Amino acid sequence: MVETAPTAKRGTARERLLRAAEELFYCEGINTTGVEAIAARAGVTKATLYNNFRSKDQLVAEYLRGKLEKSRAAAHEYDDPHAPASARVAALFEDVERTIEQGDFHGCPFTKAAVEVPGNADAMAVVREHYADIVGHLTAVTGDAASADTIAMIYDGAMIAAKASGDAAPIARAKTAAVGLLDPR
Amino acid sequence: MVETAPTAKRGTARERLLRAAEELFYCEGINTTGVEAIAARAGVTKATLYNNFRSKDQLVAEYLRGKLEKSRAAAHEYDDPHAPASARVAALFEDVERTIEQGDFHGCPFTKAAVEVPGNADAMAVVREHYADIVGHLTAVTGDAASADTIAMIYDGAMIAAKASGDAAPIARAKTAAVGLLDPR
DNA sequence: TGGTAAACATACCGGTCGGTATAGTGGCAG
DNA sequence: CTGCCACTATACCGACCGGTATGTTTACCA
Repeated sequence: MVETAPTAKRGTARERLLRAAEELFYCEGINTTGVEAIAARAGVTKATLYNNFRSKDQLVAEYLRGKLEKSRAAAHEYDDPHAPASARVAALFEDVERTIEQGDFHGCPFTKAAVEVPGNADAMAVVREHYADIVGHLTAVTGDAASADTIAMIYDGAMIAAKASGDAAPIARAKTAAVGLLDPR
Repeated sequence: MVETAPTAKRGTARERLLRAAEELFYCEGINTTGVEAIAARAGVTKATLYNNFRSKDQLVAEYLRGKLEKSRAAAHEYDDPHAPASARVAALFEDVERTIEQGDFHGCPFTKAAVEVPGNADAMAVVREHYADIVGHLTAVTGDAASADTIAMIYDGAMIAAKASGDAAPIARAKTAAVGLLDPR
């Protein structure tokens, strides 16, 4: 509908396409975003999009992989391996809180993809990879796989609640609950 | 695509449309199901659909309301107000486990709707109503609003994990974790 | 029996979808 | 200078989208 000003024209066509795809898929939804809109936002034609990606499905999978790498990079930044477990668990939630405060939170991209394109096998593989990431990280932090699994579920549930209510409060409550799970005593 | 055998022709056109909408919206997705397919499955024409519903958006909202009422009815069935809190919390998860065993689990319809049609205000209102239901029920059961909130998040997170992994195991783990939250001692 | 309302079948509307084809253009490397 | 390749622009494909308009048939009820 709205032509949406193209993002900065830096980088190769491929990079711009992936950046445009991320913005549109994440903010507007995957099924509701057409390839035409992505190409336009990248300042590129549809033909160029199909020169760089086999299909929309592949573009979706690569968008998700980019999100996965970004979340890994972010974890490296905010996680302090020398901090106590409670602080490290809290950091996971505080990262989401910061995102919400900045106003660019639109729910968990992996949960959304699992709902929107469950038939895209490549995309679903990335979704599972992300879940394994979170549980793995939390297992390393807490030293307890069962706690890690529970906290991961709280984490996902909190993001849904935050999205549905349009409020950051669920994240704060989830953080408290998750930290409370550690060393019940 | 596939013409899908029409469901039993019992009831009024409106009832059949809602039943068809539930099956298709829930199993195939909301945005990926066209009004034509719903009408066909109900054994009815598109004109009849629009005689009974103002728009697709309204049909979506009414489908969700139906799901809400069904989940309330189910809760009335499986919940025993005289049972101990742990059993009542467990019952919530065991209901999901039964659904998965029967093979007709496709994720939480409310979470899915929040992702697929966040712009449908009527639908989103039902989503929030459902969340309030769950938290309210759990608050009554546990006598503790904070625990109720945490368990609700575990509940939602577990359904995502179950959907993404195609496995009922996350629900069982979530049940254990939720029950473990009660009277930590 | 006659009237009414609902559901019928069909066709159409403008728009968008993912994807392809064709032809031309610019810059860079040999 | 030339050949090549990524890119451009544009137009098209068949399919489907949500929604509307038409006239006909069916069934029930006064």
